[in-house]
Amino acid sequence: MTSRQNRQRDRAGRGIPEATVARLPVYLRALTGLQERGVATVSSEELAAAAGVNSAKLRKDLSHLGSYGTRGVGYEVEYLVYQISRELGLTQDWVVAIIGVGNLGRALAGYGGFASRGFRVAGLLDADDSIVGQDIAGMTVGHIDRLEDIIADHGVSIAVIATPAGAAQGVCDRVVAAGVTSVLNFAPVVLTVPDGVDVRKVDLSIELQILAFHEQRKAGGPDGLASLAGGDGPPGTKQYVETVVEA
Amino acid sequence: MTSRQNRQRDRAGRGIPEATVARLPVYLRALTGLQERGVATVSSEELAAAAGVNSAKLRKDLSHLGSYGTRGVGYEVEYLVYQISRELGLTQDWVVAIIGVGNLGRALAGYGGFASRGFRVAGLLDADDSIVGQDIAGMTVGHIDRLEDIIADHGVSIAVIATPAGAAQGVCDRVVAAGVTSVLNFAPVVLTVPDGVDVRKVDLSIELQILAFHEQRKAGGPDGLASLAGGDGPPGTKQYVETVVEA
DNA sequence: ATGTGTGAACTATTTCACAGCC
DNA sequence: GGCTGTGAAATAGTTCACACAT
Repeated sequence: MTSRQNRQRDRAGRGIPEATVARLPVYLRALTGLQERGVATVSSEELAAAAGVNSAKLRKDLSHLGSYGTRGVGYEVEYLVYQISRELGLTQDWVVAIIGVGNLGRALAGYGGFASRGFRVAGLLDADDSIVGQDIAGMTVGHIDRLEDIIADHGVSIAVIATPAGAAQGVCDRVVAAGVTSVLNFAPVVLTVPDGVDVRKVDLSIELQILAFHEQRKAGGPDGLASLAGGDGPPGTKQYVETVVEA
Repeated sequence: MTSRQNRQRDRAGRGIPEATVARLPVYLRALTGLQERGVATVSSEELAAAAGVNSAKLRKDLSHLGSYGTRGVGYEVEYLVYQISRELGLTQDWVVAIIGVGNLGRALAGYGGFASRGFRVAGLLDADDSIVGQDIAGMTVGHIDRLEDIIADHGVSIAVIATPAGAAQGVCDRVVAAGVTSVLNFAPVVLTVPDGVDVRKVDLSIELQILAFHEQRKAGGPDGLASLAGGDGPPGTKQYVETVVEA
């Protein structure tokens, strides 16, 4: 029953709605785009269009950070970039470790978006001896045995888990025991963590399934064939699907 | 003003809440896990624990599909797997094309979760001549010029965009023009699509920024240093951050 | 004039709590 | 006795519409 009281405190100022937090990075990206094109000022209408939301939502979101716009004018791009960055905690550096250096881990290691937003990769770790020692994106892959050392030595606060499904919970337990309190999980499993640790999940398979759901209700099947009549067809006639394993 | 009326129709039956749809794949994964371990029946409490939600939410979610449980007993695993699969449209095959075969595209091509859920990869396409012709995960990378042919010939209904940011909107326009109505976007840009096309976004950088936000409000900075006193510090004194590009 | 900031209305989602069926 | 299914209450999120600052 503890720690149900944090998150969402009083009114404007502290306690920014979760939905707003999830959009701030999008606004930030739109703003840096404008910044690069030399734009000094934007209206909520313009910025909202660039970020793919409506202007009322944008204004409401920004109002949670404070009054950083000018009525009748708009928002000063550079100032807003700074305010959002600060709110998101990007004015400080965050140290990241990537565990699991398969195809995905490699892709993550080479991802430019890390460094550009103040995320520093302190280590790439893997359990496979044929991968350990390889040079990836300018770093040498270390052995997973050194996990605790790396976390302690570099002050890692965010662990990115890109291992196979079966290894993820074990790795997660270790990083949490070593003091990490934020985990970004790419393995297709639900991780269990103690209170106070944040986990976010990125799951390709789930996204595809959500798309499939919506695709299904746009008239017809994948190719335009089948189910043209109104009904959904009674259950019990089709073969069961689902036979294969995870990872 | 059109097409504001679709999504969310009447009551139970058709019109499953979006939040529920997003969780069904998680339940499905938990259920297949149980199935592999030979479990025949689960209670909402057990399944909810495996899926990382609370049991009230699980029951409410499942109630949108129909009454597939037995009071006093629980849910029959195999039957529920089938019902959720059907609801998600996984009893039919979906044809996918992956555009952009860099590190990430390669990781996606090799991802086992595709085939195991009825998603068939019909093509890997790239614009880079040094990548075209390579064999990746048992497929030969084709040239992006053939995009329209591949989509038409194989009946692709879902496009996975894993190109650099700058190329994403152009590719998106082409796949949509070729008849694709679902897009999974890994490029860090907001894609603009016509009404009736679904886009879902997977964005590493955004996830990290959300974690950073929450990490920031757990006492102290990344390493426990800094910001120990109560205030947030007045703005205007710090240096602006944010200098680098996207990609 | 113009466009932000925000109460108020509306819609969606979660949680509670318990009637009803096995 | 145990567990589902679901109305009703509570909470979160979105959109409207306009007062007010520039």
